[in-house]
Amino acid sequence: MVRAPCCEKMGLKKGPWTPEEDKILISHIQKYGHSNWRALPKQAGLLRCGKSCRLRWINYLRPDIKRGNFTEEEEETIIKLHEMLGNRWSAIAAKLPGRTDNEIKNVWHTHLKKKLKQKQDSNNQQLYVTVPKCEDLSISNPSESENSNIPALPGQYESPGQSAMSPQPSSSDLSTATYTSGATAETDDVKVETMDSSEIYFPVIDQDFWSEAELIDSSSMELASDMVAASGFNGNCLSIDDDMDFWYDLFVKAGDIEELL
DNA sequence: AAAGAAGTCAACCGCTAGGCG
DNA sequence: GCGCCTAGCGGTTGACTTCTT
Repeated sequence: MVRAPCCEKMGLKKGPWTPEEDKILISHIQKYGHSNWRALPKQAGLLRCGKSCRLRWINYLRPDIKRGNFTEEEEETIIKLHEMLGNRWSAIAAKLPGRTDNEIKNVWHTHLKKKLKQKQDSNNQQLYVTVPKCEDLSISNPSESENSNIPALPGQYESPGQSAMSPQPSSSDLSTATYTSGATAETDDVKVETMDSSEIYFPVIDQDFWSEAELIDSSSMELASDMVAASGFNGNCLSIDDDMDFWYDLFVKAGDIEELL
């Protein structure tokens, strides 16, 4: 059984408050205070239940209430306090003068939860780079291709702890990575997928990129070719472990990694 | 310009703790 | 100890606004 709401059974008004009702409530509380919320609406001549009056006063009409957007500092405080206290909104509100539990609760659910999630995602994210699928590429197997001096990119690598906004991988991160092949290099930009499904697109990596990058010496090219040939780039996941350092080196030599990322 | 989706926020609901007889 | 009443709290709703398609 659901208990009938107090306002309904008394035939009292519900819904948004009018400016007139606000005026009446404010002036009554200023004159007589609010020692008894249940009795207050009757005394003030309001067709509202005490609970509704209390909420309206506490959340909106109180003179010490601070209206307007939350500052960065306030948001940070809420996040920290929420970490410590959980959903104890009134306890959190007590630490933020002029802010109500209701307001903090709303801000939490509308802004801060998202903000925090993004922050966590960027901390915990695993990075995925999608790269050329061998069968779609003329460079798919460099050893057989006229573009054999163009190494394919590492397919997909995971890099725990790297931020989507600053995904420059460290050598140690890369050393434990795996990769797979993905989109078509000649038609698609290289895509980095973050855990929250947001995506960053790298420029198309084509022959020009590699030649302009002045990165290719014969030995690293040989290694790249070997790796690509060994992988077959058939779309399957491929673990190359320490060889990821090689790819990283290539990017670094290209000198464009900052811009790319 | 219109319709639908998503975001925002005031207000409500129901539960609980504490005071009192 | 028990039951009633009230204030306070956290979760949820829904009206309104803003954004996107």
